Amino acid sequence: MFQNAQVPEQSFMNRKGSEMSVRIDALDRKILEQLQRDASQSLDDIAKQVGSSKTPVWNRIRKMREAGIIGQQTVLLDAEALGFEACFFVLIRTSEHEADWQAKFLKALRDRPEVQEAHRLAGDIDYILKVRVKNARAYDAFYQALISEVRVHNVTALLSMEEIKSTVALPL
Amino acid sequence: MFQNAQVPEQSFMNRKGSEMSVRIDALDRKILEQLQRDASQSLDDIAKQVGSSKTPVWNRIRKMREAGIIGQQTVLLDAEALGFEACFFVLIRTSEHEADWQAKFLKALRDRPEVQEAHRLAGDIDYILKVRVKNARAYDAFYQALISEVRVHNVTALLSMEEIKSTVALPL
DNA sequence: TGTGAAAATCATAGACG
DNA sequence: CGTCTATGATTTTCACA
Repeated sequence: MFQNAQVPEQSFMNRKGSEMSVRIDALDRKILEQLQRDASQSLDDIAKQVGSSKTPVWNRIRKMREAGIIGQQTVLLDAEALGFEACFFVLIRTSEHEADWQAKFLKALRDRPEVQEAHRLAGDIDYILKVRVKNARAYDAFYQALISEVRVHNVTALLSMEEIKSTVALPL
Repeated sequence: MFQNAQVPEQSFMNRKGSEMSVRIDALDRKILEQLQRDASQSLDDIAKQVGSSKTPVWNRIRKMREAGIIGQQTVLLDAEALGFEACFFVLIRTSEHEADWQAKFLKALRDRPEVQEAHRLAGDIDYILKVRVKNARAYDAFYQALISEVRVHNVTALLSMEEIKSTVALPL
């Protein structure tokens, strides 16, 4: 049993940057691990697994949801089974760094559902994208559409042959 | 209403490669979209949203689960709020391509929880990793550990400055 | 804060048209 | 196959220690 074992270890602001801060203790972390592993478990099961009981676990989950620590609850689909057989990592260099170019570029990425990830990078290469499409032709269509919308200096596409590992879990 | 609107569009084998094939129709696709968007919805809500009713939706979900199309149910956590402030994409070139080197390398990646993604690539660069860590020092520790375990020819780390977009949803 | 119970909702199964 | 009904689980709330 874990009666009141809070060792304050970390605090942070929520998304709105408000004063509200939430501390994450060892029990919270165990709960998060369980939720990451299987979000369909019942509260009772989670409580058992983390050595606590229903109500405290429920209150902590609610708090972490409100604080934005716990976000979307989703389901992972088998991409290949659904016909998404190509995955590209796209390295982008640009010479344009004005604000309105960047805004246009970001909007283009956010609007395209085949872009699963987009990061602005430090250094030589400016952006990296992860693009999941049905096949190479669909990638080409994406690529042509992108470069017709925004000017980019240099694009390198890396084609994934095999997904060795894929997880959304953080190593808490 | 969607009475029996099955337009067969796709079939595939399940994970064990058995004969069992499942066809995905427009209704299945809508259900998957809803589950991706919010897996905590009740069956009734999903049924309403896709224009069907409880039992058919439930049967389809069960079938797709059994077929492995629907996998893990999980929760997305706010990485920054939990202190994971650094994200690297790591490009790896190697000169070694023997089977046992590869097995060792794969095991090393699968054993390290900071590796969220690992792909074997076509072309010039052999592998790409996505590594999520608390800070640059933690990345260095990861890097040193990795190169001491397996020999690699060339490693380039790309540091993410900003996560512009991140989704696990497939564009069904 | 944790416990236990009450109330409301939901998932799951099965009979029927 | 879809509709409807039933019944156990589960979530969510709340009074009390």
